[in-house]
Amino acid sequence: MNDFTSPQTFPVKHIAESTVRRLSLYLRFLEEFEAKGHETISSGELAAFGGTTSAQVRKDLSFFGSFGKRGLGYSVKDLTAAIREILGLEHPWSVIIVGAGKIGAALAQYRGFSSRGFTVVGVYDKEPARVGLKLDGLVVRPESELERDIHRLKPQIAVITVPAEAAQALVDRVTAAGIKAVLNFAPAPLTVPDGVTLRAVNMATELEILAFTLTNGTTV
Amino acid sequence: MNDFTSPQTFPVKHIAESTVRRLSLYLRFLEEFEAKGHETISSGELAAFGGTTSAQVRKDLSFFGSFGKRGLGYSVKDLTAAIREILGLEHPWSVIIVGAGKIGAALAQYRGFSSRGFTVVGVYDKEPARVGLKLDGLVVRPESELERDIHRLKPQIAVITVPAEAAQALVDRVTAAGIKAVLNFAPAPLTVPDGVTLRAVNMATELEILAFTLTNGTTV
DNA sequence: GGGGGCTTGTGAAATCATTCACAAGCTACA
DNA sequence: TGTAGCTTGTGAATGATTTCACAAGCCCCC
Ligand SMILES: NC(=O)c1ccc[n+]([C@@H]2O[C@H](COP(=O)([O-])OP(=O)(O)OC[C@H]3O[C@@H](n4cnc5c(N)ncnc54)[C@H](O)[C@@H]3O)[C@@H](O)[C@H]2O)c1
Ligand SMILES: NC(=O)c1ccc[n+]([C@@H]2O[C@H](COP(=O)([O-])OP(=O)(O)OC[C@H]3O[C@@H](n4cnc5c(N)ncnc54)[C@H](O)[C@@H]3O)[C@@H](O)[C@H]2O)c1
Repeated sequence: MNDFTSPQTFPVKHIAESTVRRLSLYLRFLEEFEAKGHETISSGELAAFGGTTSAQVRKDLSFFGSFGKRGLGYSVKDLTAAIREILGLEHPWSVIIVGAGKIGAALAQYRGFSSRGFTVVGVYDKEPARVGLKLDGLVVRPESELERDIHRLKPQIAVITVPAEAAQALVDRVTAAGIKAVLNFAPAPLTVPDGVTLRAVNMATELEILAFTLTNGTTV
Repeated sequence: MNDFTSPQTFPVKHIAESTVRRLSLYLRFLEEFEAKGHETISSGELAAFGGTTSAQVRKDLSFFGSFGKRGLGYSVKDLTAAIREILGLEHPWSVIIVGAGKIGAALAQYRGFSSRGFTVVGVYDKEPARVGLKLDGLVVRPESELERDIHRLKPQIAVITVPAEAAQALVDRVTAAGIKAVLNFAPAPLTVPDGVTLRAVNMATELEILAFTLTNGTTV
């Protein structure tokens, strides 16, 4: 049993993406629980929200230490703090959004990001008609300023919301300028340099998985 | 080796979601390949695009039959058709979007859906200010018409883009009216009746996985 | 202070997914 | 017709993730 009393990095071997995704979910439920004034929560209750099992919850947490009290459960407050720290949310992250079109604009104004510690520090577009547009306090900037702004503001994360054809060129530019993580919404397979993390959100694929399930009866 | 010469349903035991997700990706690459005029493609080429391995590609396909020619590879045209059929994309699907806010409006106008056989047949909102708005040919309708429209137009899929607090009530309504699959964008855990498929897209989670990776160095 | 009732943390077992490795089959060409 | 050079399809092996099952620990109450 580990003794995690001081702020620190967690011992990481290799954590499955599925585990990290569930931790993010648990965090959301814990915040709801905290808002409702509950003091403690058991792995079973947490599991019920997330559609998983209590063993899964305990195993997920066990990779990072030991956060509960036997017989009692977890302190909502402490577990919230622990998961925030595990996920790296104790300090805010700066995000730029490349492409101020329909989806880029929606994301730039999305309060679900800022409320979780992701601050959008810049939105970029190449169309003169879009540059200067106000999005919830942010002003769309010309794409030509990308490099300069990245050097100045040092954002860690870039969200790519340009048409598929333009995506790779822009990823090359932002990673060359120092971006370390990319969230891609364009339906194009992208490559990034070593040391940069890339994730893709593909909404057409989500619909296609639904279509598969509807067609084949079985749960995928 | 199976003989898939006639349109039919595929023999399904239980297919992993990861397999279905990759099939959707392969389909995208195949379409690009077809556009470029290539006639055949090998599992290795397909794998290179998708960041996977040739064995994975062949295994994925093997769950559904045998679509290639040894020594040669796959006919781009035939494999495209086969995967479209596996995914259930041979006939179009009708989709409604519930919540004509920022993200709902973006999705309603997204051409990446219609180009893949998903037709948005209705967009709904409860705000009088939004009802009547034109989104790319579609007119936003009052949420009170939901049930009537579902009975009339028989859409199979509902996309939920309302605030988290409103999501469960609307899912209950659309599933009661006959919707069989739900794609949820609201950050709320939803429940659906038996026989209805539910998927969730959670963008904050995607950013949090990036934050975890940035914080913990290792690849998740 | 001891026992009952819960709940955690965690190895071991079971299940699920990916990778390996190779026989079988196709084309081309002599 | 036979052989060389590829690539598929697929059981078997490996690796990863989830589930099981239970000892250890905590709280409460008698
Ligand atoms: N709209 C959606 O709901 C949706 C959903 C999923 C994925 N996507 C994907 O997201 C991307 C954007 O979609 P959208 O609907 O917002 O399209 P859009 O046309 O509204 O926006 C794209 C924006 O990118 C800008 N752009 C183009 N080249 C650029 C460059 N070199 N530098 C900076 N900006 C540039 C354009 O000027 C435009 O404003 C597309 O790849 C699309 O496939 C969109
Ligand atoms: N904007 C984003 O980029 C983004 C990203 C991810 C997830 N989300 C989620 O998607 C949902 C919508 O986000 P948004 O940014 O578009 O918000 P929004 O406020 O712009 O849109 C929500 C819309 O839903 C409508 N609505 C509310 N109650 C309704 C009801 N009962 N029936 C019909 N319509 C109703 C509202 O009138 C509004 O137009 C939220 O749950 C949000 O967390 C948004």
